[in-house]
Formats: sequence, C-alpha cells, structure tokens
Amino acid sequence: MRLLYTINFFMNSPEELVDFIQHGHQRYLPHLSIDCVVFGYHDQQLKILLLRYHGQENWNLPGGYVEWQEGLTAAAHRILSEKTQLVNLFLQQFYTFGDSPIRLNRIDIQNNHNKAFAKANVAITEQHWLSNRTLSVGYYALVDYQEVTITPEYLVDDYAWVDINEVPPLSYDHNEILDKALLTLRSQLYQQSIGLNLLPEKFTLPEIHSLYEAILGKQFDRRNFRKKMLALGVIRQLDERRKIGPHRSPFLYVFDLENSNKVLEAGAGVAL
Amino acid sequence: MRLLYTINFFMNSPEELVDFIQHGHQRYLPHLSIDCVVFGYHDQQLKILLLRYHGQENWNLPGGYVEWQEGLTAAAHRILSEKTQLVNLFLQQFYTFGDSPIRLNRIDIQNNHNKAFAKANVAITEQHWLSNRTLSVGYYALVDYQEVTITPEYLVDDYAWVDINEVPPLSYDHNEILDKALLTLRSQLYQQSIGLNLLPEKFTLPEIHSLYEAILGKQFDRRNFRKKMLALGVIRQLDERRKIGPHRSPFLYVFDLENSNKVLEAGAGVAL
DNA sequence: CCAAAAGTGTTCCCACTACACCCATGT
DNA sequence: ACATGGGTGTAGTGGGAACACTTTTGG
Repeated sequence: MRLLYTINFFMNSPEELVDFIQHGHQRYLPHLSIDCVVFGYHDQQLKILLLRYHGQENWNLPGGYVEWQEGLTAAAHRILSEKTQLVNLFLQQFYTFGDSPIRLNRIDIQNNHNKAFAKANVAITEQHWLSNRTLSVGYYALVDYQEVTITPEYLVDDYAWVDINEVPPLSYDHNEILDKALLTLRSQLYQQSIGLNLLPEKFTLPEIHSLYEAILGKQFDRRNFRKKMLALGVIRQLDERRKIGPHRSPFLYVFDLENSNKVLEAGAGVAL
Repeated sequence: MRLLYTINFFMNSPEELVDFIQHGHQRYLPHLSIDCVVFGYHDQQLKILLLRYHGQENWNLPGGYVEWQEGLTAAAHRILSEKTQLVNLFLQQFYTFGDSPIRLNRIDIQNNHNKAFAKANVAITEQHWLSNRTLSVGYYALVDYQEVTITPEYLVDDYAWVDINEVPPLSYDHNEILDKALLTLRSQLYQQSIGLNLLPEKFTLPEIHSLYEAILGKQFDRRNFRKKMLALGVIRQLDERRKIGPHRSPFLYVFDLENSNKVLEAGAGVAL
C-alpha cells in the first residue's frame, strides 16, 4: 500500500524566502546539500523531474539542505516530499559529489544565487552561507508518474518532466549527477524492486516490458522477458485482465514482494 | 607499475596537533569527514587496517577531514597516503553516512575527542569545531599488504591489521561503515580489477583463488575458478613457475589490463 | 617413497537466445 | 472483416556446477 499525504510546504511566500536566506545557516548544515534525481515513467518514456528557479535560465534537479538535527535519509525524504507531495518513496543514495570545478569554486554559485533570490531583495555576498562551497549527496527516487502532484515552491518558476534522452544542460554539475544516477539505476534494475515504484499496483506485461526497455535503452523479446521475470519471481500473474479498447485484454500482474525480498538478500546489493 | 612515494605527514608533533585543534576549522570543512576501509590480504585472510588513538579504548577506521579547496577524491587519497604512505591506490567511494545516532548527537563525540586529544592539553568544548555533528563519506581501498608501511601519526598509539571475521567493536558507527564497505567490495568483485591491488604483480592461481574465497567468504572449485577467470580474460597465464618448497611449482599469472578494462566498460558499474 | 600441493577434462543442467503464429477485442 | 496488439512454445547453445585422478617437488 502506498500512502499519499499532503505535507507542509517549504518556501511559499516572500517572508519564508527571506527567512531562509537570512537565517538558513541556523537551521541547515553548511557545505552540504542533497540533490534528487526523480525518475518517473509515462507514455513509454523514462523521465526525470526538473525545476527552474526564478531568474535562472537553466534547469535544476530538486534539492535542498540538511537540518542540523536531521538524519541524512530523513532529509532526502523531506526535501522530496516538499517538491512532490509524495512520501514513502523508494529513495536510494548513490554518490556524493565533491570533485567537479563548480563544487570547488564558489564564484558561479554566488552569481547564480543572486539571480535566483532576486525576488527576495537580499544580496548574497561572498561571505553569505549560500555562497559556501557545497558538496552534494545524490539520491535517486522512483515515482509513479501519475500519482505525483507537483506544487511548485514560491521560488520555482517552472517544472517539467523531461525524457532522459532529451535532458538539456542543467545548472552546476547536475548533468553529471543525473548520469551517475542513471548508471546506478540500470545496474540495480534486476536487484531492486525498481518497477514497484514506477508502475501502478497492478500492471500489464507490456507495461513493465516497455518500462525495462526505457530504462535500459534497448529492446527485449516479449516471450523471453516474461519468462525471465517469472523465473526471477519478482512478478506474479493475476487472474484478471485489463480492458484496453479494441484489442485483446492483457493479463494483470503484481510484484511478488516476498520473492523480491529474497532476491534482494541474495544479490549482495551495493554497486558503484 | 605501482609507484611508492614517501609523502609528508600530518600531525607528528605536539605543535602540529595543537595547531590542528586550534586552527583546523580554518583549513577543513566542518561537518564532513572521510573514513577509509583499507583492505589488505595476507596469509589467506582478508584484513582491514585499524588505528587506535591516544586515550581511546576502541579502534577506528583511518579517517580525516576535507580541506576547503580540495576535491573530495583528492582528500581521500591524501588522508590515506598520510596513514599508509601509499599513493596511486585503488580507492572507491561507496556511501555517505549521516543517519546513525552518533552522527546526530554530538555529546559522545565531544567526550571521545577530549580523551583523544588530551595529549595536546587543549579542552574541546561543546562549541569547538571538532564537536560538531559530522557526516562521513566512506571510501574503501585495496592495498598490497606487503608493500604497506604504516607510520603512525603522533596521535596514533597503535595500529593493527585485523581479519574481517574478527573485527572488534569500533568507535562511532565504524562497524556499520565497514559492513557496507564489505558488501560493496563483494558486489563489485567481478566488475573491478580488485585483485590487482591486493596481490603482487605476479601471483599463482592458488593465491588469487584463496583471495576470492576470503573476500566472498565461501569456497570455489579450483578447476572452475581457473576456467572462469581465464574466460573473463582478467588474468593471463605466464610461462614461469614459482618455487614453493617441497611441492609442485605453480604457474605464475598476471592481470590482463587490456581485457580487464573492456570487462569494466561492459559491466555498467554502479551498485549500492 | 612419501606427503603435500598443483595441474587438468568431462558431463550435466539450467538459463538465455532466437524465432512466428494464433487469439481477442472493438469498430 | 479487419486492424491492432497480446498471448504463447520450442529448439539450440553456452556458461556454470559437480566431480577425481595424476604430476611435481623436496625431504
């Protein structure tokens, strides 16, 4: 059962924004952020969620800061729920970024922030906490595309789901973060119950088939794919069908959680 | 060719220690550390390097802080070279730890530090930079056990190579870090040229066979193991043998770097 | 000659691949 | 009836697992 809550937002008024800029250093750890690569699936395409902040040209991954007394994983969940209203997401840490030039040199960051935060009428100086060098912990999330309701924050001018094959240049090193997330997702595809979070509870074989093709960027034989998924025991066929218009009704399947967990334990897990 | 350099040390005098405690916050990013799990192989056992700091009962993983203008990967290499004198190590980031109680609550840390730094005669207050909440980025390293020369820092009372099956309770959440490192190592064993860094340049089949058994904690059939390694193309048999006393002389093998790289590119890489 | 360790080949089975025709449904 | 998409089985192949005897060497 997936639970959907409506949660409290983050910065949805000019006052909250100014408070964030002026007092954020009292609330958040400096030098550390979290960036989330949110994968969604729709229309046979694998997409990611991008945000564009006020005054910036480039798109960004949704991200945020860690509170002083907050666990890292908890922070990732909070940040994501602030952007998507989804909780109980599948969320996986995959790498911490601290090498690219943008993460060593703070000039561009200061510049960017000044544009983004122009709405607040508060200048971000070189000494300001937001101008600090910041390392970023990358998490990827998997969401059921149709259940996500994006409620942009005050600072977010625009958001978009974009196909992973048509991702524009992003701010900072976010393209690099995305690339690594995608690599990780692909390598973990058969070890984690990936589809569980990208598909509705009941789905058809063609649906999960297309999903795997979209994620891995290649094609699979229908018959062999079904055999493999059943042999691995990650999905189970139901005795129901779905009506899909003027065509034969496909069977419905569900993820077999008991078996999936066994598969997970067997495959040692971690990758790079 | 592996290169061994002697590098500059870190804290090898009371003066440097006091300087570190008093002025470290000017040199290092706060709230962030790096911990390294150094795997070494000897006597058919997989071991890790542990340090014990002055005044502490428990053992620690070698670790350190990131300089303000230093890349994260560079910091990991620097920290490790300060402890082992080895450079050009295989070093792999595997997870960032920020959830366990010790990483949320700074009391114990302050307490520990006061014992450890007693040598310096400088009290670590609750406001001191070393008492801050600290997240840690985990790296694991693989070293050729016989080439490592440990030169303990001033603060390090003792060091030890301990079998991974006999690891005592460590400080902070270091046992958790070790567990995750080991999981990662195991899952990446056939994708990375792991053995390259744990064995001498030329090695016998029984040697690499025992290494794999030690890492994975289970046994493999000699004949099948050889077939698999040769089929994967990661090792190549030489026309030399090694004298090993009153027994048949085993052939020597080397890693086939050309082929290993191909294998690496093929296998998507990342895991967690 | 003996003890200890290394070298080597075959069989079996399962998992993955390739491949094409029939069925169901709504218009 | 037909167009569209879904469902299904078989044969071949290659890689992994199981398995035991012979050879080398120094003492």
